[in-house]
Amino acid sequence: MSDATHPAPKRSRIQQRNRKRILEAALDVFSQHGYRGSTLDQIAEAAGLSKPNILYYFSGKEEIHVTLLARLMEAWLDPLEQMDAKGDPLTELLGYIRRKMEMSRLYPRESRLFANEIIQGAPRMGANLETGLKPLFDDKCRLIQDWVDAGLLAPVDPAHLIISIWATTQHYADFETQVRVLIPDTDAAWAAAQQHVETMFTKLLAP
Amino acid sequence: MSDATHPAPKRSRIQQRNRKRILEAALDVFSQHGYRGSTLDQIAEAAGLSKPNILYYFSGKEEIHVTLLARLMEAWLDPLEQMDAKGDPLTELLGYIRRKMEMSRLYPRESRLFANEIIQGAPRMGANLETGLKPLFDDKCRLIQDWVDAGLLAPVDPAHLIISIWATTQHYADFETQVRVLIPDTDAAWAAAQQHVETMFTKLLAP
DNA sequence: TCTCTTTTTTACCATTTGGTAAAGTCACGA
DNA sequence: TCGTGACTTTACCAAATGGTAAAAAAGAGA
Repeated sequence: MSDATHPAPKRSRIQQRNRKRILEAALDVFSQHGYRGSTLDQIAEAAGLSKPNILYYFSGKEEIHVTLLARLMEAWLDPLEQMDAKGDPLTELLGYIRRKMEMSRLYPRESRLFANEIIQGAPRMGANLETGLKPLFDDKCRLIQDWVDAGLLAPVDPAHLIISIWATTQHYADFETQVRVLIPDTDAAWAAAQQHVETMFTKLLAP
Repeated sequence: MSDATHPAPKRSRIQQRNRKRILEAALDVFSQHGYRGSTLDQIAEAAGLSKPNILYYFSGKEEIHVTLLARLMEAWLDPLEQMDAKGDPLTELLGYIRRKMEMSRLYPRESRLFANEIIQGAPRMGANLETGLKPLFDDKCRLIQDWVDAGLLAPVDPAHLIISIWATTQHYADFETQVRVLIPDTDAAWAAAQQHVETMFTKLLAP
């Protein structure tokens, strides 16, 4: 567990600014080329800093990547955490779906960074999946199962439901290149996507 | 358009065998590490050949990758092509979904090779998307729209329907690492996945 | 067996790339 | 103004990597 943010929260203004620049540039580069396909030179140029200067702020390429993934994980789990046991089941689930669609539209780079890492076997965040994602996933599966048992949702496999929500929503960010070729990229298209996904899960889940 | 198979179909037995070995090894390596993350040395070792020997059969790393993608494209389009205008709409669509699920289970490496390429902006197959995928996609969208107009399917956006089929089915191959962490990998789990996806689209599409 | 072609190996090479050492330069409080 | 610590640059380096040249070995037909 090497969390780079907690142990040293005392950072000068310059450090804050430059670390931010570097992480922003690295997000651009890593999400587009994957870990191995990205070079420190690319990141340095995108950040407007020299390579050794980058290495003054981060101990190496890997630390930049790990820092990005760690931050991303929090943001990624948040929408699922918001799903409230006390709310109306269908409303809660559709709310979650809407938040995930929003994330795909607003943060496609983050989604692709994550996708790149997972597809390649999560070599730099394997443990994070077990400790960060799995407990929350199991928790929400139980919640959904309770809803189903109470007759508030149509019978559905909670685990595969969550996975299919991830699949459909993240696909628009991860496979953006393909989607763009097939569907003219208008605002209307995004609305149609959102509509389609919501309809799909509404029909699946309505008791 | 550099199709490596058509112009020189005359290959010795040794050439056939070794090219096959190389492509098989390269599929392993590329699908796991992405293009840039894979090295000729890795491929050579996996193929049981020396690096220069690999370069005797292929002109370079890129040609191996492009050859794999070109072959993959055909196999990838096939299940969609099979969707028959004369069949029963729901049957045809569920058949397509089943074939895609089969492909994710049987050919996860191919799925990840494709996913890696698309996520990173399809730098080595951009044109193929326009010329190979788009026409078929448009054709099948028209077919589905006809079915909807004839009242044989519930009203649905054909383009987003196809995309959500891809998303849900391919996710099991592409994000296998994540799925494995969250769901114990049993035969029952695969059956449950198949069941879930079919239920989802049945409910969406039933008129 | 001899010869010509195909295949494989050995020995390299140029470039890229992650990373370091050390000499500056800058900011700011005393 | 001066000194001290924070920040930046210049000049490198060793390893990895895609690729080549050319010699050696292995087949295959006469």
